[in-house]
Amino acid sequence: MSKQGPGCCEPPPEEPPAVEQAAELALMFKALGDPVRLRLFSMIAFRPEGEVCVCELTPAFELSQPTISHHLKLLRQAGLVDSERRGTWVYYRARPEMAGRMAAMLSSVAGERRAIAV
Amino acid sequence: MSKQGPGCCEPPPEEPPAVEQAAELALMFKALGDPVRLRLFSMIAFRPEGEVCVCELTPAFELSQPTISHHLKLLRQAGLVDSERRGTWVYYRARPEMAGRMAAMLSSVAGERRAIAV
DNA sequence: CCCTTGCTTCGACATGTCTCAATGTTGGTC
DNA sequence: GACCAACATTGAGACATGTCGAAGCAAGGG
Repeated sequence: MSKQGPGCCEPPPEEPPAVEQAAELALMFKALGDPVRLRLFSMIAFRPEGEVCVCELTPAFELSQPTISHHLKLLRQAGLVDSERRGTWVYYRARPEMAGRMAAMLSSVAGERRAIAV
Repeated sequence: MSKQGPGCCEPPPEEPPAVEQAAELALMFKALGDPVRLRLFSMIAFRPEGEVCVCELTPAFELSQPTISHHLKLLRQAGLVDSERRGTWVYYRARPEMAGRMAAMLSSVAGERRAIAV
């Protein structure tokens, strides 16, 4: 595997570190790689109040409550949102720093190309 | 499922269209949600020449050549890269428009919050 | 025309993911 | 304490994904 014929291009440039960073970033992308989670994240992040009650998120989908809870947990583990319990209800809010890291990588692809190679 | 107790918050605001858009965007995020594909995309997108030969990508991973080909296919299907055959070799290049769409959504979360709710 | 090289496609298997019903846990109310 | 509502966790089943070896297809060279 990964054997290179002699007459090909040249020894691969290969970025040496990067690999760990890619794994971490990929986790965040994967978290947004599901339509339900992307909508959840959107509903949380773009709320003017800055936070949303789970009791408001759950009925917005045709899915069971445990399923929504599961998706919120994945968003939390990816570092994209935070949760806080206040009395009976649990509120979720976005963590802009994380979205910022993804945006930085994508922006440098969309605009000028350079830097921030993952 | 998705039954709401009477004493809760209020009927969900719910964005009515959005759902289809979310599915499409989620496909792109999912494509970058694998460490191998994220590194592949990075190696393609940040190459000054603007394109990379597959023969240069494959030996950069400890994976079989069919596996790399499979991941490249997924990146292609997500609309993130394009491929072109020239003679014996196949070259891949990034499609910045697509990265731009994702970046726009994330940037508005990271910076000011508004607009582009998916 | 055959053979080699670069890459894609196919078939198969192990692992992961999404979803649900059932059960737990936490906090407020009577 | 007993009860109820809001979320989380568990366990299980159906489906998707990552990976490989083997086979197929295209281009170039003898």
